[in-house]
Amino acid sequence: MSEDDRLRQQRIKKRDALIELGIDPYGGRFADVQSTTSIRAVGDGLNIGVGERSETRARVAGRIMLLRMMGKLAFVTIHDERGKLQLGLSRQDLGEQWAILKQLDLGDIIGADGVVGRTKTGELTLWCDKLTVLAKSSVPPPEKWHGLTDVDLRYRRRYVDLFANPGVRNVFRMRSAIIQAIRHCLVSEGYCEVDTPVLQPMYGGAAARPFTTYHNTLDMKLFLRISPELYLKRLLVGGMERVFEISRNFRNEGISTKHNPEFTMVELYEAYADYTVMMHRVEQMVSAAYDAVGRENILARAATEGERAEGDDKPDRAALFEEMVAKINGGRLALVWGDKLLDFTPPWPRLRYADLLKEYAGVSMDDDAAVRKKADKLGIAHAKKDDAVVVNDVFEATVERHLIQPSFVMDYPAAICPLTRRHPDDPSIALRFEAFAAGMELGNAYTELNDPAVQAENLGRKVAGEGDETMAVMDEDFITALEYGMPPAGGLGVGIDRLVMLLTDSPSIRDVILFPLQRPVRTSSVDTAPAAAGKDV
RNA sequence: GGGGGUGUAGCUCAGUGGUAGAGCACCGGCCUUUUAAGCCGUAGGUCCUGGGUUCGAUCCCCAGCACCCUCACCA
Repeated sequence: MSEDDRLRQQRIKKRDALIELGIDPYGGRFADVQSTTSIRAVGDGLNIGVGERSETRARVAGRIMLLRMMGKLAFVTIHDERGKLQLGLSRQDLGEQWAILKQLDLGDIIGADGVVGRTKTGELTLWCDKLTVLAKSSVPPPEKWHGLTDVDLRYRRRYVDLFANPGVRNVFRMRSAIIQAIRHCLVSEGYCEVDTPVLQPMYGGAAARPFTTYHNTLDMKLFLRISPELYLKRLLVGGMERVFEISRNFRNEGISTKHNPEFTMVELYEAYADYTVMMHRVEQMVSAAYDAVGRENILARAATEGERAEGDDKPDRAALFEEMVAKINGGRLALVWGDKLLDFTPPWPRLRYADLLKEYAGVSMDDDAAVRKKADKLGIAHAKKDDAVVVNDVFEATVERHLIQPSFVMDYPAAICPLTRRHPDDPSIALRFEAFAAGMELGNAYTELNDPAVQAENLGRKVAGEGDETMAVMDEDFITALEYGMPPAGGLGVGIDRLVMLLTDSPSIRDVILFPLQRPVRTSSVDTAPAAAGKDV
């Protein structure tokens, strides 16, 4: 028997012992539970002396994280969603329930009733006279001090990660607050939240490889959406003037710290607006998201970082946090992400694509020969690519990493923007911007193209250098929609996951997605044996 | 796909070409005021997988798998 099984068996034995005692080890309804934090607040308000007990009764529930047995007395620390509380359990108070305590393990979920008091060392404690077993845990939890650190296991068993590493729960609480803030921000601007198809017979709205699937009854190939764009624009045609969707998108491409195959965007369209209005919307949403995370939260991060930094090898980060605190106190929307100090205070700088290319690549956007020469220097293969694609390759290679502070890059080469209206004075320029922060693309917006003839032409054109599968696909029904007349509009997409990364100081997109895609665990050694691999290949 | 790193007890990690280690967790003993409780004792291992070199491999070599970082890809 493996150690794993042995520990499991021991716990199951304890579970059976509970059943013998007439206790249901998996509990049931447990009404009127107070949170550990509220009991702590109540206790602090009672002015209980050290070593004394009050008359105030309370009921809590949570998972056992620490358990200290001392003969006829035990201290148990339980965690609930927001905090923790120490329970004091004595043989005298518990009477025959003392037998229950002996069958408890770290990781079990219990309920407790008792009176609020304080121990001799001053810790607020619930002195229990009644224990309720709510869920026996048959697997030992991770080590109590370090928690679960194996990155692979953290994602695979996120449920363990969440209860063993409370900071993780906080990240997802903030993610929820950020999404709520964005939703509230848009709704209060008169936007209507909608849901458009995830299963699409035709994909579009972005340059990406789709996932494919199949509907049996209709005998039909379907794609998981790479973007909701073309459906949301149909709604503009239908007279919905301000719409948004918090949209899960799926792209069958590489995985990195900034890319997950499924990710969440907020995408919005506003009739009679243009991309300059969308810049304002980005600033509004990000400001609201920053507020949702809260200055206190961001400052608290700096405080804990300060503790950790003592005697550490990262004095830079401590200094960075100091600078951040100063900015926040000065009313700025500042925060630290990794080794960078970011300032989200609007207005963000509006930078021109062509100017940036000139500044960082030293070439002019319309000087194709110079751009290709630069591409050679950078080692970018460009022979079979269209001019605009090469320009953008050079841009990405030279400019993007400099875009640390939140800013907008506007006026892209038109050829790589098939869904965007062109500049009235210069058809080679598209009225598009991307929002950047920390060298990462955060959002993308257009003054939307509403001319059906130009749109049809753009969708029909091949741009050399973009993969066949990622090319824009002709969508006849979308063109028909435009022919009915779509109001001029501004449209915008903002990557929620990346925004959450920045606002929670998370280095990887996987830290802000509860269940990031993982390769399945191989269960049989036969699967991994090279000898068995031959038959399928 | 390229480069780098990691994989050893349930968890967190040391370590060595010759019988495998610590802390925590677990089990047993003592303990009514602990704070990562303490003291004593026990138990727990396919050292990621496969192959090679070797008298002998957890360690060296080759291949594979998984994860992390980085580059590429990626609106």
